[in-house]
Amino acid sequence: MADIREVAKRANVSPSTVSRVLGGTTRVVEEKRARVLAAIDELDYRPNVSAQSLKGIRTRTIGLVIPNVRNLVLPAAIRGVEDVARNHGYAVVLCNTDEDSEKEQFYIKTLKSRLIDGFLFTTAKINSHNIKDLQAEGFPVMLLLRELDEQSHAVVLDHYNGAYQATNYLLSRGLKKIGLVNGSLDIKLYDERYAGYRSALKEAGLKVPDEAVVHGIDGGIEAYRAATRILLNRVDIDAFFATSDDKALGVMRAIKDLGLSIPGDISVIGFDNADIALLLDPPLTTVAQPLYEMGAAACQQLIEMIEAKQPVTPQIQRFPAEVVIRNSVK
Amino acid sequence: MADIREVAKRANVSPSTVSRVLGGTTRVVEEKRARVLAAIDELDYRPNVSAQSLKGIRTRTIGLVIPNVRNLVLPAAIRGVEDVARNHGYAVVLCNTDEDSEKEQFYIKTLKSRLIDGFLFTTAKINSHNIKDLQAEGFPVMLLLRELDEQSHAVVLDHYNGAYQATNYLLSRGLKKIGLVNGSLDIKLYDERYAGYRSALKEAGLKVPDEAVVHGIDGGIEAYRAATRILLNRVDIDAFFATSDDKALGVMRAIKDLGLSIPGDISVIGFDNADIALLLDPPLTTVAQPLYEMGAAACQQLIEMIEAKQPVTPQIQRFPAEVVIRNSVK
DNA sequence: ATGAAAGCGCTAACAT
DNA sequence: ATGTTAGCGCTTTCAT
Repeated sequence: MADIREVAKRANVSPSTVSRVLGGTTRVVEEKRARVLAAIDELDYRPNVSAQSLKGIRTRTIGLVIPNVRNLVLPAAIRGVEDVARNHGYAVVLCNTDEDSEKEQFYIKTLKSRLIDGFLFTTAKINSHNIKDLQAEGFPVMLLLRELDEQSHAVVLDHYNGAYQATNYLLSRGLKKIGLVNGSLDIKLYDERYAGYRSALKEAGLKVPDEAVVHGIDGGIEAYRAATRILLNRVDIDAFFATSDDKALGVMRAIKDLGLSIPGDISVIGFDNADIALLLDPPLTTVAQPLYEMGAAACQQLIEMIEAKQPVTPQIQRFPAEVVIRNSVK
Repeated sequence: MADIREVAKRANVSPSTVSRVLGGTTRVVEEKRARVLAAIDELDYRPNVSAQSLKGIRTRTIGLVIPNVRNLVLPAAIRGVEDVARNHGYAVVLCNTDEDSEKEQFYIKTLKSRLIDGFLFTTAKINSHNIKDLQAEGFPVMLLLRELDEQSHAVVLDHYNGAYQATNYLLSRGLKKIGLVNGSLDIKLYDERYAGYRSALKEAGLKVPDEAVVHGIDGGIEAYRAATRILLNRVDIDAFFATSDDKALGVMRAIKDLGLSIPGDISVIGFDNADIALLLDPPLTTVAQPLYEMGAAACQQLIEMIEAKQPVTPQIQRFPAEVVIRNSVK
């Protein structure tokens, strides 16, 4: 590809003038400006990002660190990130870490040597060390779908309220004996969802049916086993609140395998509103996370941080959850 | 981060020696070599990729151009790409184009100015122009899940045989009246799947039930409508072959909505073996594409092309399809 | 085998 | 307002 000197020669100006036209910082006389633009166009010139970055210019590249693309909810969020990145001329490097600290470290290293402008983390487990280091070195860092502390920028859902709404919706349908299939309480968002569930129950004057509450469930298969066990123990239940759609999937399978019907015998409500929720049988009533929008918002803020002259004060954007009513609740 | 001169100073050698140790091309006396390595370690030094690329060195970055991450099958393939990329020290830039030529062009431009080492395309529609241009400029280009022509490297499935196997499996279960819900025949893979279906039928001495064959279907909703129409027309059918899992999803919903059972009344076989296929009700019998492995193979070959001294002769790797038997076929 | 020096393509400080 | 020049961090001749 043509370099800046060829453009300069063609436009009959100096390379610096070409650079100035591109940067838009200094004024260039209109006539020359036009000649430069024409030359750029004719030669299909694009500045070499490596050379620019060597001068301390942004690379317009961000690193998106996630546990695994192969997941029910992340693709929607990724797409949100990607779309706003593209609209700002940024590229995104995708990094799957499987929540593995070593892979995460590998990526941070490679990305740093690639002079990435900023990082976006969507890991569920708290590995604050890497993130804190990055922040200390002055890298813009955003957290998406998770939060760390008040010192870190994040875009998250109001999990408490989401779970509160879900439970209340079940209650409003006359369902009072609500089992809970929840993730690990060590993960903040599951702890919050648990709290929302308890609050709603408490307000309704109901107590938590401990025999039908299980935590630490990861994925559909574990959820299947947990729900089966509860059902086999003849615990009296008329609904399950699964705190993620993949757990809901397992719970639904368990109910059906026992010859019970949804929502006839037992209602199910999920959490996430993954793309597949409406494809299930019956279509799953669930708490929607605006995943695409949250990804977009996180990327937007990251880019603002990157382009800001001085450090932006940390801010946690909390998105509202919303119950999406379909057919899995009576 | 520390630069090469700091490392040199600490190891008491010249920057060139440090560079030589890193490059591994020239011999460096063992003692100095050890000192350099120690200094690199102590300072946590990583060479600046921008500076290297300015010298014509690989950036170890590849561009992965896909229609949309938010898709049933792509995440598995992406993961395959990513894993082998990481194992070779490469990073991957993810680009969603929605099959939109303009977005594709945007990405090609930005990626080129970022001095990417090579491209991986997973677009379904044939936009050969961009790809041909890239090849002409000498960029290594791989095609994944699609193919262009004999001049292009590609990793694809043996679609013909996959459809042939699917149809034969149905036949082996005593199902003779097999409807087909297919994608656009303009897309090569759907044309091939159609051919496999016809061959199996022909060999069995059966003719294609034209009233139960529909092409040009894109996505679950269109499949739902098509299957509903066929069923409502009282076409005598005992199975549907849906040529993608998302189409199978729509077909299943249509069958159930009409009060029919799967596989009791009508059997369904899909294509892809998307991650969700086993979560459906009933779990979907389908033709597996080894998506992860294909992604991995494509990335592997792309990296080989990048690191080869001279151009590699084009090669099309065709992966075998396999019927995964679950419960949606009688 | 190793160091000195040039230069990859660009931007910004400096000079005019 | 624009051109000249130095230098970002690195690799690679070239010289020793």
